[in-house]
Amino acid sequence: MKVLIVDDEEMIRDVLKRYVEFEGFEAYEAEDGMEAVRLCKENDYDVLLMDVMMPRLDGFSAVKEIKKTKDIPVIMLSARSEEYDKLFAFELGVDDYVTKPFSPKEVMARINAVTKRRSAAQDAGVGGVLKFEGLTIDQTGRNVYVDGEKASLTPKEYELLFYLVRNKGIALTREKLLYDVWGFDFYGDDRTVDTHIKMLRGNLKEYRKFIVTLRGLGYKFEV
Amino acid sequence: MKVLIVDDEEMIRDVLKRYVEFEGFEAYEAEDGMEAVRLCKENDYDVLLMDVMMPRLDGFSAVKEIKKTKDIPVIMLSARSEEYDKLFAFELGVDDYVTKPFSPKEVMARINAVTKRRSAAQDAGVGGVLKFEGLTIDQTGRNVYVDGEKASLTPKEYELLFYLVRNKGIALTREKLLYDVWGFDFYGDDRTVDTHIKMLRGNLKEYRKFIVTLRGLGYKFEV
DNA sequence: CAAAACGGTGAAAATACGGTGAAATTTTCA
DNA sequence: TGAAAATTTCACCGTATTTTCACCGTTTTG
Repeated sequence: MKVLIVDDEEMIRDVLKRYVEFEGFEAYEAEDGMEAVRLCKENDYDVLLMDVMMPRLDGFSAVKEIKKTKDIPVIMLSARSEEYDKLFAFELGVDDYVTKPFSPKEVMARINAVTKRRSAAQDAGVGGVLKFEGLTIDQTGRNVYVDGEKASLTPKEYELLFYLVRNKGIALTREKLLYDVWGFDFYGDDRTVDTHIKMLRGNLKEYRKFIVTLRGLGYKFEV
Repeated sequence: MKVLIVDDEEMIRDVLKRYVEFEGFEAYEAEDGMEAVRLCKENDYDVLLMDVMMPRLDGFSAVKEIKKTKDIPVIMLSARSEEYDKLFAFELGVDDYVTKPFSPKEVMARINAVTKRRSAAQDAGVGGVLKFEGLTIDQTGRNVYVDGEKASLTPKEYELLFYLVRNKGIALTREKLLYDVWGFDFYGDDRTVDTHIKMLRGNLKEYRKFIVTLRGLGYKFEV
C-alpha cells in the first residue's frame, strides 16, 4: 500500500510519514501540487494525502490534474480556518476531509476507511472497473480486457483510452488530448495522437468502434 | 438554482417547496401540466418535479411538450399504486422517479443527484444541448439529431448550423458567414455558402424550414 | 412584359484530412 | 551499457469534404 503525502511543511510530512509507516504502508512525499502531479504521472499510489494550501500548485488543482488520468482516493488536509466548497471537492472526487490540527490516529482511520471502501467496491465489481459491452477497463490493475482476454496496451495507450472513456460522449480536439494526456509541456506533432489512436484501435479489436473520428477536430469515445 | 414543482395537490407542493427552499434553492409552483408548459416557455428552470396524475394535462404529456424546446432534468412523482412504463419515461428524458409517499430527504437527494450530474457533464464539455422542436444540437458530443435520429453532418455543415443557431433570428449576409465560419482568410466564391446551405437543409429534413433565405442578403435561422 | 438579378441545384474538380507503415528517436530495464 | 520496448515523426495514399461553376426556374425591376 503506497501513500503519497503532499504538504509544503516538512514537519507535517514527517509526522504523517511516521504514522503511515507505522501502519505498515509505504510513504512517499511531495512538497507541492506540481511535484505531486509529476510523481503521480510516473508512479501509482493507493492513497493521496493532499494539503490544500501550497505554493506553486494548490491541492485542488493538483487533484483535478491527477484525476484526469488516475483514479486514486484522495484525502484532503486543510486548516480549520479555511472553509472550502465541499460540493466542489466532492465533484472533484475527494473522498474525505481532515482539518488541521489532526490527530495521526484520525488520519490513519480515514486512510483505512477509504482503502477499505475501495476494495469493498471492487469486490462488488462496482468501482474501478468500467465496462462497455465486451470491453472491460480495470483501473486498479490498469488492465484492459477485450472479450475477457487481456489486451496489452502500452502506458500511453492505456492513458489515452482512460482519458477518452472518462470523457465519453465528448468531442475532444487533438490539442486537448495532447494537453491533458501528454501534459501541458508537450510540444510535439498533432499526428502523434493519430498514431496512438491507431495502436489503441488495433488493440481494442472489434471495440475500435467506440473510438470515433471527428473529421477536422479530433476524436471521442462513444458507446 | 430554480426548481419548478408541478402537482395538483397544494399540500404536496407546500411540503416540497419548504424542503427545496431549505436547501437554498428557489421554488416555483404549477398546478397542472398545462401551467407547467406555459411557465417553462417563459422561464428557465434547472429541475422539474413533476407529478404524473394531474387534471387538464398529465405529467408525461407535459414533459413531452416541454422537452421539445428545453432540455431540463425531470424527476417524476407518482403514487405507488400507479405503475408506469419506465422505459417510456426514460425515452422521454425523465431523469429519475420518486414514488409517493416519499421522504423529502429522498427527493432532495434526487435533485442534488441530477443537478450534480448536469454540472459535471457541463464542466467536462463545452456547453449543453440546444433544442428546436425535433431538432437537437448537442455541442458536447458534436451531434445533431433530427427527430431523435442522428444526422451525419460534415464539419462545415455543423459549424455553419451552429453559427446560424448562435445568431438565431439575425439576418446574416454571405460575406459575414464566410468571414465568421470560413475565416477571414477565405477568398473564395460567395456561392460556396449556398451549396453548404443546400447540404445542410438536406440533412435537417423537415427542419430545413428553420433556415430561411433572405433574398438579396443571405440567410438566417428562425424558429 | 421583357430583361436582369438572384438563389437552388447537380456534377465535376480541387483539396484537405486522417489512416497507415516504416523509420528515427527516446525511454526502459536487465 | 546495450538490447528491447515504446514513443514520435513523417510522407504517401485513398477518400470524404469542400469549392467552383454552369444551368435553370423564380422573383424583382424598369
